[in-house]
Amino acid sequence: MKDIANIRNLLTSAGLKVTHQRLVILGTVLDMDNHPSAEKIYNSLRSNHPSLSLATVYKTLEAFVAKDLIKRVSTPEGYKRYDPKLSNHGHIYCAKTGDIYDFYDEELDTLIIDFFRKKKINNIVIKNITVQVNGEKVDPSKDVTLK
Amino acid sequence: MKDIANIRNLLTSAGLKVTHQRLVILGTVLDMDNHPSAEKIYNSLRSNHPSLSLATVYKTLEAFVAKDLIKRVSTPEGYKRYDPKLSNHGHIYCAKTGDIYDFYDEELDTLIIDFFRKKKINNIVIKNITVQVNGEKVDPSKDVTLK
DNA sequence: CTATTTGCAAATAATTTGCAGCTGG
DNA sequence: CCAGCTGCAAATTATTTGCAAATAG
Repeated sequence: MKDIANIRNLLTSAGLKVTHQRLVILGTVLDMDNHPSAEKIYNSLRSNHPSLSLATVYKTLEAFVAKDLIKRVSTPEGYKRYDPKLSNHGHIYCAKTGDIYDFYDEELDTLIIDFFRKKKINNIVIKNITVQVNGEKVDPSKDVTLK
Repeated sequence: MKDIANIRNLLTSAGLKVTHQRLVILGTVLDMDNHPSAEKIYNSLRSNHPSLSLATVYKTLEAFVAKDLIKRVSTPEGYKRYDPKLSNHGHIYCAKTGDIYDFYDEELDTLIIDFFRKKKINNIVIKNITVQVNGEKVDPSKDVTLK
């Protein structure tokens, strides 16, 4: 699914010129499931693409966000991270390690959507609703698991 | 409720030395309901307290957060804002204006708490759970209202 | 061709820090 | 007193920007 033709297609459909850098960056982000920062993404591709610059990574990621190819999430500390998962989901954030875990539950999702449908919010166009769980891992070397 | 004796008491109970600066800063934040940035807080007190420095505002706010006297919330853009409301509540964020509105609904709160009680999360101590609604105001000069 | 995009280095903006002097308990 | 706080200026960090060269369509 994430072959180069597909990525190329994603870019084209978004109305972005298909450049070598964009293919590399989008391919990289889509393969990372740990909500990487721009720097992390840069580091994981620089060995194979030494000439690709950090500034381009920053610019390109924001371009992707603007075109809804990926999402941006900011940590409670205020750093930007990127998320290739477009479907609605919540985040569990560990202040100790900075790790972000996804969670999704259909039931909870429905509850919240229903809630905001009943309750009417005036004067705002909602783009998304996120549930963020903040805490600290007990064992920082292990992952957080649900259920 | 927010007289100086009370603020003094909040600081003492938190184990912080009662200084002139802390009284001023805490008093100011507790009076602001628009989730101000450190800079905003600094600006709203500098006319009356010209010698109080911005660095002290930054340090002091983080000290308050560490002692749970106030909360810190970061915008999707990654800026830090401070929130004097300690009770559990959600945020509606406008990307156009940067305004943050609070919302709270007992029912929704219960739903979410119940959900995470049923579902067990392993390896993390939850500090708080927030629902964040992101969107763009239709009329930026007007407020967002609920129901 | 030509409007975009890239890479580089320099600029910015928010926040933090080092440290000497001040101050509250 | 003296540990902890403050103010100042300088440092840091993430991110952005200006601009000339490269490139996609």
